Amino acid sequence: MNKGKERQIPPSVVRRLTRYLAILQELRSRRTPWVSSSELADWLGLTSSTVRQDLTHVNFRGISRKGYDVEGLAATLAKTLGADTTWSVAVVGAGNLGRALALHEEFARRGFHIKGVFDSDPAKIGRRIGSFRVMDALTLPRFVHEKKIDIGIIAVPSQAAQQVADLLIAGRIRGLLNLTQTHIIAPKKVPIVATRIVSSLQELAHLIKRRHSL
Amino acid sequence: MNKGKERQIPPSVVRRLTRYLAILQELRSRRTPWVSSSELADWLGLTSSTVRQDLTHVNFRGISRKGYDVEGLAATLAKTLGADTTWSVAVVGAGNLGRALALHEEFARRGFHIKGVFDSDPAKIGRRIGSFRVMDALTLPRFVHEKKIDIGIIAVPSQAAQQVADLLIAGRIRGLLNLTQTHIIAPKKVPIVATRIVSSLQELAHLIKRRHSL
DNA sequence: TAGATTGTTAATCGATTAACAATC
DNA sequence: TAGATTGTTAATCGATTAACAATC
Repeated sequence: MNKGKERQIPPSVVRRLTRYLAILQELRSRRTPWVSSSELADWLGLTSSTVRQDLTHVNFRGISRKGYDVEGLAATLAKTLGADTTWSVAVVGAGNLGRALALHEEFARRGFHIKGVFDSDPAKIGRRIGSFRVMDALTLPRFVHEKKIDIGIIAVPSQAAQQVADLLIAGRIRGLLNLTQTHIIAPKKVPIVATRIVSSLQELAHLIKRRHSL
Repeated sequence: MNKGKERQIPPSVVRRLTRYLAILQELRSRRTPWVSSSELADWLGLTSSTVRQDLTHVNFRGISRKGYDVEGLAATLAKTLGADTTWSVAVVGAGNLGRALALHEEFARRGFHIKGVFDSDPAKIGRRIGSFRVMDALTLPRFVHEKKIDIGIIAVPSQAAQQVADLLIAGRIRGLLNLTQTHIIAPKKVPIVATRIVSSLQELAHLIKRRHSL
């Protein structure tokens, strides 16, 4: 039943697989039939060795002298990443960021379907955001459970992050995307991925400073 | 003039330094005077070895039996990361995401001051977003140059990303934060940091799938 | 003083790159 | 066929962890 030995892909590799997939989807829409490891590498600022090494984690073989079949590799990567199925998502936080996420059509195009938007601020509960009506965060556990929500996106102020995570976890959420600065604690069963915009800006500020002091 | 040998901090370390700083600022506001490497490690899911190793890159010593002075370490980290100065920022893209960023007060609190919001869609140019009036993206080179903008945040649709980056670069931008899925090419002089929300969701989807197929 | 925690060196682990035979 | 590109093994590089003497 299990396809092979391609289990347990390291996080750094998974991250790059998402990048390959984005490019392959682009190439597919341009009807480019083949792509080589060195082309992929050049576009992403990697070495072709890294690309080929990465692709050993995935059940798809290239062809000498031609490279990889764009269509087939895209399909295989999508499957590996779970991008071939649809995921139900709850957005928590109806501030500017939550609003933007709820209205962002790209998520649905990529298979991440937002099913509800939540907040704990009474002033925000009941408001409309696109086709959504903001719901009380306290109803999250039931909502997540009943609607079989897979993923919770946390876009609340930092102080509320853990609280909101606990509500999602109580509803048996399967994974969390943490957009706050705070570190969230969850049972090992519940994977968390974090993207911190402020941290990224600080990282960038550091790089700029460094350039200048060379 | 140069403080010591603490040049060229690896990216993985820089990323963690931003996390330490966030915690230290929190502790400072709670008037906690000291913190140990193992406390920091526990909060972030690291080992105390990693924390101490990371802090060797920074010009600050702890004290045996007490740990690190919160106030002093926070100041040193802020300086290393450039979080002690203010940065001028241009947001490009006046869609939902750009709007959210422009209205997000936290950036200013962290020293990243948004000076203008841009778009190339005529329907968006001239609109108000908070206290901003959306400007034509074609005016970016002059604006960046004249207002001495340090950082450009790219929040446009993927197809427009490189174009917009080129305009920022033409104005001699010092660094870019890329919020699109696309890989942006820039001269080595211009550091780029990317945060891809869709990639993060895909990474999460993969982790969820993996848990379930154990 | 006794003991907790640092800074640092050495050991381990993992990820990236190089190299090249296999192959289309 | 000749030559470009793969898959894979080995070498290198870098990052994390372990260990422990120094020290407050």
